[in-house]
Formats: sequence, C-alpha cells, structure tokens
Amino acid sequence: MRHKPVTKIYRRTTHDDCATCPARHIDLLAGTNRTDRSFLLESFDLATFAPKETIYRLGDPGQWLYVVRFGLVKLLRYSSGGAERIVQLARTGDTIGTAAVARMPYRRSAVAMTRTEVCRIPGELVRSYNRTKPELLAALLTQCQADLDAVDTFLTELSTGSAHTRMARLLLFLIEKHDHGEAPLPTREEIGALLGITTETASRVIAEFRREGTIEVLDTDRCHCKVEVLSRIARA
Amino acid sequence: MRHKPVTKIYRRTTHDDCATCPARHIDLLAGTNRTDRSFLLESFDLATFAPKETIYRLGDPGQWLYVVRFGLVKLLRYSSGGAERIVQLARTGDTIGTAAVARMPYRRSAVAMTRTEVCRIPGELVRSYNRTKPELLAALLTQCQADLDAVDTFLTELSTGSAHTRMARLLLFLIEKHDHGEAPLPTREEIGALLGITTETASRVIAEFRREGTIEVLDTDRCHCKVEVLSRIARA
DNA sequence: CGGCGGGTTGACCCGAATCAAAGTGCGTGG
DNA sequence: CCACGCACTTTGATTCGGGTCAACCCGCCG
Repeated sequence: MRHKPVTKIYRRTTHDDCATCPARHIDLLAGTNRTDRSFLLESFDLATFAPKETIYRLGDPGQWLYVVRFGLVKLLRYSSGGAERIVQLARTGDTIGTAAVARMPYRRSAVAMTRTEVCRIPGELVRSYNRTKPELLAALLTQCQADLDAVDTFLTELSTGSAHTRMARLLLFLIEKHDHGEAPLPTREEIGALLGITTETASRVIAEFRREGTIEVLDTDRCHCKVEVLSRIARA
Repeated sequence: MRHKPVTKIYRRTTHDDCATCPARHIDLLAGTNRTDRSFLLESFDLATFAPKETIYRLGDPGQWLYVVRFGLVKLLRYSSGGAERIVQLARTGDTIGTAAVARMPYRRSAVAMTRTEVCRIPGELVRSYNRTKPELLAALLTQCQADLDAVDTFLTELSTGSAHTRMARLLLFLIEKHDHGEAPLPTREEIGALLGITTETASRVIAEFRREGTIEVLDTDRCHCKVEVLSRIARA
C-alpha cells in the first residue's frame, strides 16, 4: 500500500468556530475561563477530511491531539500478520491522538470514514497549561479511561459471538446519538476490519438483515435500523 | 456466581519492602526524592492474594490503585451476554486500577491468577501529589497509553487468527520477561476467556502442542516453550 | 468501450462449537 | 487409610458457521 505524503491545510480556529462546535462541552476545556480560552484559541486549527483521508499515522511523532467536530474516524492497528484491524471509532466530540500530550508517537493511525472536521490542538499547549492548572489532569485521565472503556467494549462486544450478533452490536453502537435509528453504514471491508470477519461474510449478513427487514439501506453509506430487533440479536 | 465480601488484610509498606520491590523502577515514583518517598510510604499498603482471589471488582468506587509486586493478574469484563472476557493481563511492575486517580469506579474486575502481591496506593495521594509536582501528569498519561497499547494488542493479536495462532501468541506474551522460555500456564477456562475460544478447544490445542513437543508442561501451572516454533505459528 | 473497485451470491470445505463421556488429581469425611 | 465426590482436563462424534475461491453484477471513470 502506498501513501501520498499529504500535507493537509489547516486554518486558524475562530471564536465562532468554538461557539458552533458540536463538541464544545469537551472536558478538556471545562473550567477554563474566557481569557484562558481566547489565549488557547490562538493555537487551535481546523481542517476537513474526506472519507479515506488520513488524519495521522501510527508511529508519527505525536505533536497534536484532535477533537472530532463532526464525522466518523477509524483508529487502526496492524496485526503481526499485517492485516489491518480497527481498534476504535471516534465520533463527534471525541478526542483522539492523546498520546501527543505524553510526547509519545501515535499508537494508531486515524483515517476518516465519513466527511470529518477536526480541531487540532498542540500537545505542548496542554502540557504547559497543566503547569498552571493541574485540574486538567483529571480531565485528561478521564478521557484516557473513556478510551480504555471504548477499546474494552470492542473486545467484549465486537470480537465475540457470531457474525450476526457482532453486526447487530456494531449497528447499535453506530446509531447511538442518532435519534431516529439511523446509522452510518461503513464499507463491507471496514465492517470486516471492525468485527474481525471477512468482507464476504460482512456482505452476507448485511444482505440478510436487509432481506428480513431488520435494516433498510437509505444510501450507500446510511441505513435505518429496527433497534428492538437488533437488540434481541445482540443479546445472544 | 456468588462472591464472598472479602475484606483483605493489608499491612503498611516498609522501606525494606520498597527496596526489594521488583517494581521499584515504576514511573509513578521516578523523580521523587528521598523525603517525598518517606512521606508517600506512609500511605502504601501491601497484601498477598492467592489464585482466584479478587483484588477489586468492576463498579467498586475506585479508592486505590495497585502496583503488582509479583504475580499475574487478570482484568475482566463481561459481555452483554454475560460471558466473562479477560481484557488485559497485569504482571510484575504493572499498575492497575488507575481509574482511582480520576475518582472513577473501577471499569474491570481484577483477579489473581497466580500467587500475587500488590502495593496499594490511595488515589487521593496521587491527586494531591500532582498538585505539587505536575510532572506526575506525564508519568500517569504514559501509563495510560501503555494500558491502551496492551488492550489494542489483545484485540489485534489474541482475538484474530486461528485458535493455534492465538495460543502461540498468548504463550509468547506469557514468556516475555521470563528468560528461559518458561511461561505460567493458565487454566483452560482462563485461556478460553483470554482468546475467545471454548475450554475444549483450548485443551485440544494445548494437548496438541504438547504431543508435537512445542511446549512441555512442567507443572499444572507452568510450561516450557520452544520460542522459535511458537513464533512461526504466531506469524500465520 | 473497457477496466476497476465495491458489492452480492454460490459451492465447497475446514475449523471450532457443541454435546457427551471418561480420565485425572485432590481434598474431605467416614 | 481408603473411598467418595468434585473440579479440571482430555478426547471423541457430530454439527454448523464462517472462511475460501470464484463468478457475476453494477456504477463510475478514463
């Protein structure tokens, strides 16, 4: 696989951006006052990514952490065999790349699955900010624990059970926060990397769900789900 | 499943304990000077756990974090179906229960797999210590990243591939740090919970490895492994 | 037009789950 | 001290889910 060395264009974040940020509740900034915020903003940058575009790569020196303003991002790892496995999904409001705060290289690659906008924050900024406000520690640790929780969930929910139950659990996960049972529908290959199954099996299960009316495909990349039916399948 | 509400007896940690601690390199205390350390010691406690004894339980309010002085600890989660899954293993020198620092309830249960000694540290102590030494932040975050790394590895290495490759990878993981290819051998049920396979399959694979001489069972709970052979199997 | 990436479907086979039955070691109580 | 029961492991027979290989469809773009 060949990667072009994309140098993404970022633009400075404005107050307006922050005001309209769908992730403005983020804990990182909770407890910061207006002056602090103005100062911090100086170092924030925004960029939009198309599906399949890479936000950062495993092994890159971690300079920034990113808040997902909207979209869906997959976080990848490679097994010793070389197969890529999706170990986490990040959605609106999630923070990714926190390794940057610890001055560590990124431990995963981050790739947009849908059109995605991120706000880029220098790791150094967070470190220096912590020197004046140690309360930040709690926020960061909480974020870390949330990440751990997410990976644990992947391990217990999306890598055990039959292909059907895994798929049901994945769809239930994807419709979270979407009120009306609507979920983004990844490609079959991505589903395979998420659930640890082959693309063919992913395709078969999706097709089956469609035929029996459990889901209804609206677009190539969106579908409507019958939550109750999926819940029943997921429980098995 | 019934749990007796064990109230474990802990004893105060002494300077000698610390001096002999197999985990004394731990990053948490790196950079603390002698006076600090003496003060900190006042709040440390030790206890030993027999196999199958619980150190803390998922959902308990997290008051302490623990450093494993020696032994092997499994960290458990339960799937929606109720099946228990081992999401991480902690060994000599590892820190577990870091959720306590963030004042969060434990996200997993910790159970000793072998005879295990832990050093218990109040989360509050770490929080207050951070107020005077924000450098601690880096150490904690690094620890968190290491945890994340461990879970990712479980996801990519121990939940994908055939039962044989998973078993090989598990054994290779278990002999790390043991110089002479010797690994602790969990029960078949634990292996099942680790690899996401049934106890029967776990038994069959172990038996097969034994017959073909890939491993040699020394005790019920220890075995000697041919690293090269296992590596070859793991690569598949 | 032809090629290509993504999705669907079919035929076949193999690995692991399941169900079932013995075998082994160990602690307890008679 | 032995016998019994229990927990754990091993092994076998059978079933079944999902992997593999291959063909084909469709929409898109050069």
